[in-house]
Amino acid sequence: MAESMMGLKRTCRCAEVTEEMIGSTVTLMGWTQKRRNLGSLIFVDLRDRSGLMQILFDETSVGSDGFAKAATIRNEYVLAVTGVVQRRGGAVNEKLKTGTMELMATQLRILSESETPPFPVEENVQTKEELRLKNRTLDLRRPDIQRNLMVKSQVAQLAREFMAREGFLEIETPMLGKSTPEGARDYLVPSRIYPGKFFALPQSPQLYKQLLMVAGYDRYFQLARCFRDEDLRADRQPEFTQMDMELSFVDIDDVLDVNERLLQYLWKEVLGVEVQVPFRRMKWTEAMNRFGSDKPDLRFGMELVDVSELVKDCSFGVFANCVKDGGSVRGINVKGQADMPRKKIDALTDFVKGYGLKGLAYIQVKEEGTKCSFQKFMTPEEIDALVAAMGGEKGDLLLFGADKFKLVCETMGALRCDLARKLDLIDPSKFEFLWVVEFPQFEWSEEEQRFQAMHHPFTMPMEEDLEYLSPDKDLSKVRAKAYDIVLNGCEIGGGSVRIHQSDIQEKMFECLGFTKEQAAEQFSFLLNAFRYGVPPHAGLAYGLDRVVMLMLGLDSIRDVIAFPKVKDSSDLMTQAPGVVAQKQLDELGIDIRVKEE
RNA sequence: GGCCCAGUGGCUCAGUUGGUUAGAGCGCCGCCCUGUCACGGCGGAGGCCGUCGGUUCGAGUCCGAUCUGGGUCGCCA
Repeated sequence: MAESMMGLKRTCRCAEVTEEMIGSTVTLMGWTQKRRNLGSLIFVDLRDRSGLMQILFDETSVGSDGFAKAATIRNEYVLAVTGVVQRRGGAVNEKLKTGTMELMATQLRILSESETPPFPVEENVQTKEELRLKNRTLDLRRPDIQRNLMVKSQVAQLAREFMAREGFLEIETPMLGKSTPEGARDYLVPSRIYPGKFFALPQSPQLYKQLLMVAGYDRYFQLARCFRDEDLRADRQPEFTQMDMELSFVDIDDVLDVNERLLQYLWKEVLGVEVQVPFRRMKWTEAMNRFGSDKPDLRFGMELVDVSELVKDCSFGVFANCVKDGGSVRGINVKGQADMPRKKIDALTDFVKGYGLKGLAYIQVKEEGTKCSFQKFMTPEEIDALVAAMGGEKGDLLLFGADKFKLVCETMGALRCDLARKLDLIDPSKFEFLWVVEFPQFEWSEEEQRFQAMHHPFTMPMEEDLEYLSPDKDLSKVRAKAYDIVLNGCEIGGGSVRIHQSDIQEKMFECLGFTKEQAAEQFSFLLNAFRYGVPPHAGLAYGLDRVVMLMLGLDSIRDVIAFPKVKDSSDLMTQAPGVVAQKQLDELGIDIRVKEE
């Protein structure tokens, strides 16, 4: 039966008991991790978020009633135990912070009983995630998840402190805003007052923070909840948190500088790791060319090699025609893997096909000679030249893709990362920070058949490219004053210098195919504000969840979010989203049309 | 929307070319045990093999569909 804690007060957490407290009386409260009943002695490991403390129940100390009660304790029972801290009579447990001590109980209260949990509450459980998420409160008791959320809290705390010291103001922006069709799909919130009209939850506080700059708040910072109604990934949730900032009267270097110091500070305080600043910077084109990614993982080599020039006139049609059609042929050198079995190479071929590449050509530089998947189409001299261009030595496996520039780069870049993981080429203790800069301003959308803003429509183009900012010029030549912060092949944040001159902003809308009316309709609040004096400004936003995930070396963003959504954006624990009462729909003027099969 | 992986006692898994009564470890329940900490000893309970359909004399195993979860491509200004 559950007992009251009346009259008892917890004196400290379980693992906060120290050797200085030996001999003194303390009261601990927590969950039963484990009981070991030896007949006349009962041991209980009591757990709270600080860790474990062994409790000893002995009839002479806790009394016969107390001892009988202790015998009924099961896993996850919530206990209040008063007793005397003492040195352990038996062996020391090296694995516990409190392993030299135990609490000799004088009083026990069972504050709450527990059913047998559906899975063990312990670190590194192998339990299926589905079960964990359905019983998330139990899952959240596990020490590793507790550590993750405590680190996240610490990061938030340190970031606030750092930003305040740097003169940033923390200002909230609305959750209920206006839907903008560009970018990710919005989560919509129906308006009761205006049936048929909708608010949108923010994808980011982008426009509001720019307005704050116009309003003179100089340096803004916010831990902002953001929402995007798009499909999930291991590192992507529909609901996430940004560490968001914006600064006035600055250019790129000012933003990068304060952020390098922020990250350096976080890594030092949280992990004790010294991060060297300034970080490397790499232009977008270089990143794409060398690594096939706008977020290259610099913890290993295996860079892409452009062999287009070399093969443009060769007799292998796949390569030659690809180059003739304006495409690119790129290879990677997988050191020491010449003997990779055919089956594995076929699996790599399937991998690249998933990205839309038609196939994967290979050369195995073996001891006994070179074996090549396109041997009969090329002369031995041509093959030798290709091996030389790839820096191929005996024992190497050379893999080639041929297609349009973007596709072949991205695919070979993905293959590079996949191979590095499989071949264990990555040092997990490394933190490789990188700024990727000089992104293209525009990106061609096949779906829409028009140029779209790669970052967003308020990103300032590089001054030297302004001459191309016109619908009748080559928009692909315009580079943006945009930057991403990349860590270990993962984009943890991004930002840009914003347009603060209305003539450039107008040009920008024009290039994106907006009419003056469309631009005014969607962004009038911004454009109006811009009529009354705009400071040059720039900013950046991190995905806080991703930052913490990478700090802790985790593979899943769900492990740093207390109540995450699953793949189809639903919540296994609450069963959200759910149906609502007809009355609620009526108030909102909403009819549901059920999709026919 | 496409592709790939997984689903067998509470948990994690094994289950051979399709062949009697589906196994193990942990957990759970009962009894015993004064120094355990992966406590130990003895005994016990617990399974619609995700679901539906098909092939077959016979299906956990083969085929099809479907559900659930994971990864990924598209998507994510």
